Amino acid sequence: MSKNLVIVESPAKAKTIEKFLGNDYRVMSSFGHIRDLAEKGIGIDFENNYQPQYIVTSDKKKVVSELKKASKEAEMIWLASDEDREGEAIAWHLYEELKLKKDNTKRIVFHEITKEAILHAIETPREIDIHLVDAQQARRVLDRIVGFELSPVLWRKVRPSLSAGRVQSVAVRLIVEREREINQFIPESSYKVNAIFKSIDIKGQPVELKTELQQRFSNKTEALAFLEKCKNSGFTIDSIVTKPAKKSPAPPFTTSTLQQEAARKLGFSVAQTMQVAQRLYEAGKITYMRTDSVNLSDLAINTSKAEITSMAGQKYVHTRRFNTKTKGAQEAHEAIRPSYINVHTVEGTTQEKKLYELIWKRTIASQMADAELEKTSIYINISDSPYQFIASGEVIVFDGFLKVYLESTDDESDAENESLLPAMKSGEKLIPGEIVAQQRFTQKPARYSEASLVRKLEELGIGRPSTYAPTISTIQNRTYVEKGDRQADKRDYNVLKLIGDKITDKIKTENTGAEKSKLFPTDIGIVVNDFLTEYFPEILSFDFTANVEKEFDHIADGKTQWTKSIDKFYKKFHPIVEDTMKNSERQVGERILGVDPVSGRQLSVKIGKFGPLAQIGTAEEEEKPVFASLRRDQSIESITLEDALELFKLPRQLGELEEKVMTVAIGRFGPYIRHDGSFYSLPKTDDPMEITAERAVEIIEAKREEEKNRLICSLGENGEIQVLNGRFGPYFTCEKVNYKIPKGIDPATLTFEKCRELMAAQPDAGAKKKGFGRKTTAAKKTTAAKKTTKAKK
DNA sequence: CAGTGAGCGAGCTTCCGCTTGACTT
Repeated sequence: MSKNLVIVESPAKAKTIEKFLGNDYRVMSSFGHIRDLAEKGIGIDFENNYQPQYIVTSDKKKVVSELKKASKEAEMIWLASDEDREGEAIAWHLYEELKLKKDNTKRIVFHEITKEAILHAIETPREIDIHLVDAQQARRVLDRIVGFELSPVLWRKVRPSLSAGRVQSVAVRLIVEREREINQFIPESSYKVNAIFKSIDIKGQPVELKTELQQRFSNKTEALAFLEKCKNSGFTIDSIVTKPAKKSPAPPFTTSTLQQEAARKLGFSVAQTMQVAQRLYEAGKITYMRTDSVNLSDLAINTSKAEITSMAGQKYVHTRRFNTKTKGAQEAHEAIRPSYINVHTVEGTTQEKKLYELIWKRTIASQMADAELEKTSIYINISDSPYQFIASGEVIVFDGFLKVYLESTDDESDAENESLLPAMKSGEKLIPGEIVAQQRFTQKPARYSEASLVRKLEELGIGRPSTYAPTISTIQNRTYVEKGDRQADKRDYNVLKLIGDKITDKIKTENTGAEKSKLFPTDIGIVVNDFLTEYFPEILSFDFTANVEKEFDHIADGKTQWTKSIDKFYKKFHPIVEDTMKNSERQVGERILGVDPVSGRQLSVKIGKFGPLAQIGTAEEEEKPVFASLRRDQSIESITLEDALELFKLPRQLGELEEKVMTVAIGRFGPYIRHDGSFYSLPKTDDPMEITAERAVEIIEAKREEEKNRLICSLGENGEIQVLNGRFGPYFTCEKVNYKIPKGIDPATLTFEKCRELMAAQPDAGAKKKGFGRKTTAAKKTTAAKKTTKAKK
C-alpha cells in the first residue's frame, strides 16, 4: 500500500508519472470530470441562488468508488489535474466527492510531464483556488442555461430535437454567412498581361524571361490598346534589383494547427486526426494532443538542438520560445511534440506513421535556423509606355528549417514557381516572343473546411481543444451543415495574344469554383440561424464568448461573485426566451418564388414535415396545394422559379403494362418506377424525365427475373425459413430476421435443423440498426439496457 | 427501404468541457 495517492486526469499521464515518482506514490486517473450538472431538467436551482445540482456521471461511478477507496488508504492525497479552469474544478469536485480532508490533501500543478517538473510540483503544493473553480461553475451554468433554454424554443418553433448553444450556434452562423457571401458574390474581371522575352545569356545560350506587367487593365479595350502599342515598342532592361529575404519556421503544433496541417498535408478529417493522435499519445509517442500552447519544455528544446546538430550541423540550430497569441488560451500543457525527439519514425498504421512524422518535422523545424533567400526582380521598360514588365525570381541561399518542413496554406492557387532568373545586365535590349493579355476573375470566398472552421473558431476564442472535433460533428448530426463537394462551373474567358505584329482574339473555357469536402449549410441550418440571430443577437454575436470570458476572468480574480454574474445574465436572457416562445411565428423559411404559369397560382418553397418542398397554391385556397420535394442539391435559399417548376413534372405516367399504369417519380432513394404496388429503382444511367415506356418494361422485367432467382429453397413445414440470394451473397431469413451463412457451407444443402443451429449461434442477429454510428446518449442507453436484460437471463 | 406535406396531441429531444472505452458492420 502506498503512502501517497496522486490523481491526474488521464490514464496515460498517470502511467508516465508513476515511473518518475517511485514506490511511495500510487498514481490514479479521474478520466476527466467526475461530476456534472444533473441530466434531467436544467440541473440548476433558480430558487436558491443558482445552486448547481451536481451528480456523479453514470460512466464515472466506478472510477469514483475506486478513488474513494484508494484515498482512504492513503496518508496524503495530491490533486494533480491541469492548471486551468477546468482542471481546478476537477480537483475541487474530487475534493468534495471523495470527502477529502484539508490537512492531508494538496493541490499540485505542472505544465510538462518531465521528472524535474513533477518533483518541483511536489515541493511547491498549494490549496485549491476556489475563485478559479467559481469561474468554471459560472462557465458551466451559463452554457447549460443557454443550451437548455434555447433548444426548447427551437423544438417549438422549428423542429423537435434541434439544439442551440454558445459554441455550435456561432459555428453554424459562420457557415451560413459564408454561403451568403458566395451567393451574393459578383466576379469582376480584369486583364493580366504576361510577356516572354528572348535573349542570349553570358555564355551565349538562348534564354527565356517570363514576366508580368505591373499593371492590370480593367477591360478589353484597354488591353487591346496596350497590345497595339507593343507592336512598335522597344523593350529594355531598366534595372535589376536583388534583395535578401528570410522565412521563419512556424511554432510547434497546437490541437488546432495540427488539425489544419493534417487536413492540408494528409487529407485527414478533424476527427480522424484526433483519433490517430490519441493512439500515439496512449502509446507514449507524443505529448498530450489537446492543447492550446505552443510552448516546448527545456528538455524538448535541448534534445531538439542536439538532434539538429547531429543531423545537419550547428549552423542549422536556432532555438526559439514561441508565445501563444490565441484568445482565451489556458496553456495547461506543452505544445504537441514527440515524447522523444531522437525518435524520427514510429511503428504502427500508415496514418500513425504519417501523423507522427508531421509532428516530428514541425517540432524540429521550430528550433531550426531561418531560411535565407535572395529575391531578384528585373524591371523592363517599354518605349512610349509608363508601365513596366517585371520578372521575379527567388533563390534559396541557405535552406535552414526548409530542409525539414514547410507549412502549407489553404489557397494553393496559382503559386507560380519562382525560380532562378538568367544572368542579365541593365540596358540590355529584349525581343518579345509573345505578349498575352488574359482575362482573369476575382475569386469567390472559399467555403469552410472542417479544419478552417476550427481555425476561425479558435481565432474568435470560441470552443476549446477538446471540443473542436465534437462541435464539428454536432452541427453535422443536427443537420445544420453538410460536408460535400461542389462541381466546377465552366466559365469563358478572353485571351488576346500578340506574336510578331499579329494579335489573335480567342475565347477559352476554364473550370472554376470546384471544392472538395467543404461545409455547406442546409435549409434547416439557415432557418435556425436566421431565427436565432433575429431573436438572440447577443448570444449569436461573434464576441459573445470573448465577453463572457472577461466576466469569468473577473470571477477568477475574486473581483466578482459568480452567482451575481449569472444573475445579471439570466435576468436579461430569460425574459427574451419567454417572449420569443409566446410571440414569434413558427419558422418554415418560406420564400415565394412567383406564379405557376399553368395554373396562375402562387409558387413557394418552405420546410415541410419531411424536408424542403415546393408548393403550388396556398392552404387557404379552396383547391388543395400541389407539393413536390426539393432535390438534395437544391436549397430554399437559392432555388429559382424555373427549377422549382421543373419539380412538378414528376410523377409522370409512362403508359400501361398488364393493364396497370406505370409511373416514374423521384423518392427518398432516388428515381423509381411504380407499377402495381411495386417499386423499381432506376439505374443511374436512366433519366426519369426522358425514360420511355419500353425501357420501363425492361427494368421491371429484369427485376422480376432477379426476384425469381432470389429464392434458393424454403425449409420447414410452412416454409418459415427461406434461403435467399441477396446483394451480399446467400443468407436465410426466419420471422423477418436475417442470418448469415458461414463460409464453406453450400446454401443449397442447408436443412431446417442446420438453420436452427446457425440461428442459435447468432443470437444478436436483427438486434441492430437504430444508432447509426452516432454517439448519442440514446445509443448509450440502449446498449446499457441490452446488457442488463442479458444479465437478468 | 418507397411518397407523404393533415390530424388526435403521449412523451421525448437539448448545452460545453474534461477524459477514455466498448461496441458491431
